[in-house]
Formats: sequence, structure tokens, C-alpha cells
Amino acid sequence: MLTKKAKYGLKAMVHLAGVRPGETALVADIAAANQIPKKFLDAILGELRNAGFVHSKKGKGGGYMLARPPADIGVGNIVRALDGPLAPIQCASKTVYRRCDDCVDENRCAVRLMMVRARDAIADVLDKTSLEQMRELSLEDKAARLVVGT
Amino acid sequence: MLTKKAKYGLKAMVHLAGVRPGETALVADIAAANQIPKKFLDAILGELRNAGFVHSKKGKGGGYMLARPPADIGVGNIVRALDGPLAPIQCASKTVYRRCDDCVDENRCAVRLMMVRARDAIADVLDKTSLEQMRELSLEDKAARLVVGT
DNA sequence: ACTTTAATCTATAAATATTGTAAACTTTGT
DNA sequence: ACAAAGTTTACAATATTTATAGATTAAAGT
Repeated sequence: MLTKKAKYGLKAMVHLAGVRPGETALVADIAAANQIPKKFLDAILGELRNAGFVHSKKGKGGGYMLARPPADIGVGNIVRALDGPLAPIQCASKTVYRRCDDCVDENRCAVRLMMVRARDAIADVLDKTSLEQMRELSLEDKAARLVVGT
Repeated sequence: MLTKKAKYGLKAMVHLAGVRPGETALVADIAAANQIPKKFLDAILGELRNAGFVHSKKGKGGGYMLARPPADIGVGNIVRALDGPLAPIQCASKTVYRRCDDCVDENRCAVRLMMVRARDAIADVLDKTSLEQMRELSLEDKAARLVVGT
């Protein structure tokens, strides 16, 4: 389950992917545009900064900007930074693997082997999509709808 | 994230898939064999019964058994019964869809469109695997290891 | 220098979900 | 009647999520 933190964080990243390169966006503006509690977003952007996804500038004319072009940022890694591993269960994680305390023999644990497959499926989607592509999802969809007229 | 409830429930279902057809298994035995708190498992099996996945019999000689052959039970539906929708976010669910309160225009929400893809990927794995196949995962793996000698 | 702007840090609180435990109750077989 | 085993209800201890408040720091403009 994606927490609101990750949801808000992703929305903020998409927002930042939409500002002209070199320019910054204010937390207050991002919050207002996406219906996110401002103080909560403060904390989220702080984490994203610590994780190296965004840069910030204080004072007048300050704000946030992406640290790298959106094409070079994987959606999966944004989610990992905010919500932790993609795997449904820790013992199925490839990035932050941890053994189960219950579980006699890992290699014969059907639940784990099943969830490894689920993890791979999730990672295959989220790690192969860049922030730029994710942003385009909405634009493409909008365009398609306008053409078809639905 | 899969909760312990779902994890325990899946382990119990795999356990039940392993008993001879027509026979029952005791909660106490399932709990002991899988390192699950007995009282917690009581509650979990109760939910699985209410959801129609297992049948139970009270009194001496009682216990639990699968309601249908394991080949006819989808892993995704077991998870849904215990942890709710597979989708990482409610507005991306196909079985229990619910609109986001924040979110001006759903069809232009990049987060939702991204998570719909994630949901589809997860469902593609979990819904196409039966309880029987899930159980075989562990057996196959075990056999492979014994042959290779690792 | 002073003021305003805007991010940053620390602390904390409210709400919710998870993970269990305890005790009383019901059904079934012997 | 008795014992075995699932059922129901209630509750409690954590842990996590979702924020909010206030003080602080840094930068820019005047």
C-alpha cells in the first residue's frame, strides 16, 4: 500500500518535472496545486532532498527543483525513498532484504517465493518508468480523451 | 505491504493445500508448524471461512479444510480477503475502486495512472497463480536444490 | 543593517491500523 | 457427562501514519 506520504511525494515530483528547467517551485504553490497539507509536504520534500532527488534554495526567489532531468529519475526509486522497499514483504526485497523471524526454511517458503514474483512484477513497472514518462501518462491521456471526445 | 495477517493466512492456506483431501487440520497444528500465534490464526481462519475459502468443523475430530480444490483458488483473492485490494492506492483498484478526496481530475492524475499499471502487474501475477501452484513453488525449489546439491 | 521570504529543524499530538491476548461460549464426538 | 476444538466478543499494547506548531536559519532586496 502506498502511503499518502509517497502519493504526495510523487505528485510533488511530477509538479517539479513540469516547471521550466532552471526555475524553482515554492512548497506553498506545490501544496496548493495538489491539495497537500503544506507542513506535511515540507517534511516530504526534506526527505526527497536528503535522498538526492531534489535541490532546494532558501529565501526570496528560492524553492525546490529536480536534482536531475526527470528522464533520469526512476519512479521506483522515489517510492523506495518515501515508503521503503517495493516488495510486499521484507524477505522478498532485493534492495533491503531482511530475513523473516518466523520462517524455518526460506527457500521452501511458498509465501516468500510468491512475493518475490510480485516484487519483480512491481519493480518491472516502476523501475522501468521515469518521472518524465510518468508525467506524460497524464498528458497523453488528456490528449487522447480530447481527440476521441469522451 | 502485506500484513502479517495475510502472510499467516497464506501460510495456513498452503498448509491446508497439503493435507489429504477430505481430511482436516487443527488450528493448533497449523499454528505450531508455521510459527503463528494460535489465537491470531483463529481470527484469520475465521475470516477465510466467512470469505468462503475454507470450511470448518467443530468438536472432536474437527478442524479446517479447503472449501475448494487448491487449483481453483487464486492467490490474489486470498490476499484480497485478508488485506483488501491489491492496488497500491484505492483509486487504482478494479475490485474496490474508490475516488481520492484530494485529486482534481482523476483521468489526468499521473500517480493514479502509474499505480493502475502497478496494480495490473501485481494482479497479473497473483491472480494467475493458484494456491496449488503457489504450494508447488516451494516443492519445485526444494527438488531443484536437492538435485543440484546447493 | 533591517526586513521579508521561504526553507529547515525539533517536538509533539491525534488518528488509525496492526498484532496480538483473554475469557466465555458453542458444537461435536465418545 | 466430558473433553476437544472451533467461535465470538472484548480489549490492549504497539506501531505507523498523518499531520500541526513553533522556533531557526539562510538568502535576497531595500
